[in-house]
Amino acid sequence: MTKAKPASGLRSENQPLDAIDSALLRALDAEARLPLSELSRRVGLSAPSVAERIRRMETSGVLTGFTVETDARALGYAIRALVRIRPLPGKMHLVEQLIQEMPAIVECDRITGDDPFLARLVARSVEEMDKALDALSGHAVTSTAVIKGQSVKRRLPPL
Amino acid sequence: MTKAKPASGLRSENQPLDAIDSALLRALDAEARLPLSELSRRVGLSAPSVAERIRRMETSGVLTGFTVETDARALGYAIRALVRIRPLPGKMHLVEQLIQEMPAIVECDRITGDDPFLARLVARSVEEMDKALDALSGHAVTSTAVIKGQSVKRRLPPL
DNA sequence: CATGAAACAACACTAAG
DNA sequence: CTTAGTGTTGTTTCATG
Repeated sequence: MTKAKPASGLRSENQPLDAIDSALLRALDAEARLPLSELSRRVGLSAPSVAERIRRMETSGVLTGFTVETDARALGYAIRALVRIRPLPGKMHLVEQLIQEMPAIVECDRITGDDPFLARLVARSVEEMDKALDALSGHAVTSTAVIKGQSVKRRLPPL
Repeated sequence: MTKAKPASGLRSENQPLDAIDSALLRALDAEARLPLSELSRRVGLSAPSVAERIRRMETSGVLTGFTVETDARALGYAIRALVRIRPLPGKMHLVEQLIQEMPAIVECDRITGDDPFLARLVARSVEEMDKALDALSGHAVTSTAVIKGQSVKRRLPPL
């Protein structure tokens, strides 16, 4: 036996995450396609155990999916912007529908405050951006801030 | 010896993706751990071809990584918020450093406009959120909007 | 009850066409 | 880009502390 790690035995089932789950989550966050065999080496567990832990995190709703990160610029979208959207009176629902149908909007949160929506938008040019936002004219007031860069890349919250 | 392939054997990095690359990207966006064999079935190509296409998209910078999506709520973070941050005069760089060191901030863009930063923050409670933002007090003015929900889940731009 | 070990099936990779 | 051959990986079943 090379590994004498104690694994102090039991792990409560409903507990958010133990140290091993956290390590798995961080490893998968960095490289979601890591094979179970590699993951099992890193955390000192067998592959079936790792597979079961991942499945459990999916079932419990902690891990909601595996996805890819793409570079909008490399896809031809030179402009990324954050747009605050304030629907005109009575147009809240219509505006939300329009937002959902705008392919240029790649993400949108409903938030508290004067502007109910904050959307992330991509465009190949400023002209295309303006044209996309025209879909909302007459229904909402928008405030656009162009993204100049990223100070913090998307990362996991503390585990 | 084989003859060279047609002149277009190599895709330019500025050129849009072809239909197969787009399909692969969409499939991986939905389920990043899909086996190459399954991907190859879906797009009607052999597995090695699919592997090469994915590698090429990574090399060209279109596909920047494979990662997981987690649910902050399931991790115990009941509060998500968007925080606009305006550093006090002369404190721009200090504030950016502080932001990067705050674990509660899971993403932050540098943007045009009055508030140079827009950060996404998670917290287990409003008290914890306020405490996290205290790290910036004296160095920046912040405006916080709590996230009530998502109108558009993160999705790929048109391909 | 969670983990580990061995069996089998599925998969990824390389080479060659 | 495809097909074939080889090694690796994932998964299932079963036994154990």
